[in-house]
Amino acid sequence: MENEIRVRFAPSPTGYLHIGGARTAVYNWLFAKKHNGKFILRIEDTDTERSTEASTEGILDGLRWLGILWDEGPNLQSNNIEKHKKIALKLLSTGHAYKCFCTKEGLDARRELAKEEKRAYKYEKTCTNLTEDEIKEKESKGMPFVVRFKVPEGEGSVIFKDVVYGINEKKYEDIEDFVILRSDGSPLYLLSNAVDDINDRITHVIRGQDGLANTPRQILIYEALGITPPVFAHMPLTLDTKKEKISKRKHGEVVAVQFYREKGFIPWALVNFLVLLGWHTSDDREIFTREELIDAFTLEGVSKSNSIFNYKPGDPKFFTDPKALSINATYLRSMPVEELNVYLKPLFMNAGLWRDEYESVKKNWFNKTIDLIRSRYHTLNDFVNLGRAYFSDEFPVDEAASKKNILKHPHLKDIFPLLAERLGECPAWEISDIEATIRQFIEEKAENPGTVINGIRTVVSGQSVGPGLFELIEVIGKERVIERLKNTLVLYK
RNA sequence: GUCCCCGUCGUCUAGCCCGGUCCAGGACACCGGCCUUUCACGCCGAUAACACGGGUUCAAAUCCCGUCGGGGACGCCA
Repeated sequence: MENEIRVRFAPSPTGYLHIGGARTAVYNWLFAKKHNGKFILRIEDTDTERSTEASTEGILDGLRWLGILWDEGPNLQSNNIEKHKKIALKLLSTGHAYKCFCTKEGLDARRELAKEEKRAYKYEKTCTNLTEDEIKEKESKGMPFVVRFKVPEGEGSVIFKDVVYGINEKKYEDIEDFVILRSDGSPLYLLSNAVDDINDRITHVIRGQDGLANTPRQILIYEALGITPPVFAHMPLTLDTKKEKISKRKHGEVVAVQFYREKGFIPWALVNFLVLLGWHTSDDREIFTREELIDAFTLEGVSKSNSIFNYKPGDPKFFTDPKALSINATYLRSMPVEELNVYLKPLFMNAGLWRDEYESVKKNWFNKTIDLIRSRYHTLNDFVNLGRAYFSDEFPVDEAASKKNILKHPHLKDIFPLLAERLGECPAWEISDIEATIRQFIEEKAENPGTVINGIRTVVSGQSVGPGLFELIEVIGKERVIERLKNTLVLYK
């Protein structure tokens, strides 16, 4: 147990779970699984202004849907505030921190001035060397103060090795004495985060690259406390096609995990896509089962450069990154049908298409039908939208298909009812008999086979595209096919 | 402005550490073909990249320097 690997995902609940965060969670989770460690979920909710409970729920929901389950938590950071304060006070007593009476207004003004003069601003350390008496005096006057961490002075630097980015060195002189306790006594992120990591006995901090610059300061905290820092591994960021950080404000729903659930993604397909955004094996594999991924995953395979989420707003063909869609489609057409049905059932129920017999007497038919149509689909939703005609008598007829395959050939309305009758006499409802019957009919009527075949497809399925006609007819069923052919006339209006 | 990081096809990336096997490999997308009286799947093929400039070397995507480009961090946010 001493050497147990412990990692955490620590989002702040200020919005839904977005794909960048989800990817970080996935990397942590994979690392834990790979090393038989623990994956801890911590909600960093100390920013009461922006944190919401709905957001916390959304994050938990998103992770559950993805199948990224945590071993401990969710721990709310807000429950640990007293511990954070206690540590700050300890730092104060050991001389690693000091009280600073500088006002926020004064600081802001100086920062602003520095910015105008295009100078780097760094806290002047005005309060570093206040004497006991000076401090007492200010306190007795009721002057508010913050607690600042005292960065070591002199030539030294903080050096650490990031698993992804390698050796990092930051000179003490480039680090400002940062605030760890607000004037109201509440702790700040740099402190809280490090203290929680200590309390949770985190061994590996796997987080976004935006945390890289925080690391030296956090290491200073560890050192001041006499605790060995965890291993750090920073992940490259995911940017949009304009190379900007992805965010809900700019990109809307496409960057929300929830969006993919609504659009009919298989959760694992999304995980598979996400994990490839910044990580790769040396061989050519890109599709992984859960076990394969856990086995293949290493932090060393994470790349240093930021990756771009290839989403183009308004693209008529792809509503998200084409690769994500492609991976989803790959799963859709290659996973065992029974497994696929687990995802399909709730969708069918929602669409009013579900029948309990799909799991009993019509189970074989249902599986066969799903298998027949799935190679054409990209999302789970396609089954209930594009595939509606297979499961219901109420289905839309594609306008273009109707125009091209039906309206252009007015005589079809006369011959299809005859064909319906002929099919009714079909000895066995099997592909070979169906095909023979139809071909003979075409020959008798001296029809163009293409016209008839495409016409039937449109009448029977509402679409101009789909499986081979005879398979289609077999699967849709005798009764329905005859009914639809007889009603061809209704399409001419 | 200061500090740090990154830079291979449109996108995700392999290769870079340990120079030659790389006139740079795979995947997605795009284009063409085969299959198919539809569409998709499948199969085959095509287009497409080492940011730029110097240097080191017999030889550089790989090593060094510089330039440019992109990103991140610089809060009493997390």
